[in-house]
Amino acid sequence: MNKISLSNLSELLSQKGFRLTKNRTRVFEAILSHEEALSMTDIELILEDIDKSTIFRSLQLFVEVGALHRIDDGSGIFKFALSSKDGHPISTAHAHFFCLKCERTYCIEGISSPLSFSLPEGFTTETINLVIKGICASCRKH
Amino acid sequence: MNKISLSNLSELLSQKGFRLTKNRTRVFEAILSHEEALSMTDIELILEDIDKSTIFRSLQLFVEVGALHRIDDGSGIFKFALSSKDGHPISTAHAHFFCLKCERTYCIEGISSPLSFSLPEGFTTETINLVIKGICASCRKH
DNA sequence: CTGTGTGCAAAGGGTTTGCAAGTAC
DNA sequence: GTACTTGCAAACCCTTTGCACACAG
Repeated sequence: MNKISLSNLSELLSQKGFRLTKNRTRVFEAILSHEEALSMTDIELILEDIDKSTIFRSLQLFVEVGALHRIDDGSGIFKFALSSKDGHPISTAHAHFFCLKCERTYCIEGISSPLSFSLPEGFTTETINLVIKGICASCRKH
Repeated sequence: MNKISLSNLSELLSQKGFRLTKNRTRVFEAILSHEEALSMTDIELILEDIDKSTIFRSLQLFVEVGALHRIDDGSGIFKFALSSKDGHPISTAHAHFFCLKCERTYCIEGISSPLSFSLPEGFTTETINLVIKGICASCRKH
């Protein structure tokens, strides 16, 4: 998988006239350094000296320029994770795994069979959100 | 599809010592009479004289006894729809369709191929939440 | 009476915005 | 100077709870 890097981010931002400030770098690095997707609150706890509105606006901006994607895992809390450099084809969902115990959310790469489903007449698909809920490896051990 | 009816609900409630009151009947009928899933706010607007806490507790109760299911469509607002009388096997997701334009959510019945995906070592699946986002037939026309 | 049901008001928790001051170019 | 950034505070929105009163068995 080809994930977005810090220099990719810098490029994406400057293309639209935005700067990669120190705060933004730290927000992005927080996400880079975690295997699981992070919520705004997670990042607030990691970067205690950065205001939540700044974190909020950074994340929003990163999603806008395509560096991150916002995950809705059904916990009621949005989480953020790196985008891949190549878009996902519509027929294969980009899935997420939500651990019911630790409530961490992970991106799942390989959906082995493309989804097929039949929508009612006249309905068209744009994106697919697939969340698998269960217990992660680390929680299973304890 | 075999959907829960009002008399099913009555039975499910009385089995656990709860009553099918007038308020609860009206809440349930609101859901029965709509093709799309309804949010708490939707129901508040339909039943203006019933307090939102009553609606909240009714819905909660209906989910508890298995008459409704709570849908997380990624809009950040939970919606409620009838359960089917027969449970869904874990391998075929119960999918929902979310219209990006009118923001209505519909239950989708037939996922024609069972989902298969490979989780990282040690991860186990309990439930699957599949949301297909796009434009519904009615919005497409306008 | 005893447990269930309801309305009112308010708290909670996460997300978002207004505004004024700060900073880079 | 002009546009982008940031922190603070507060608003927002949906969900949830506490409490006192109403009601049914």
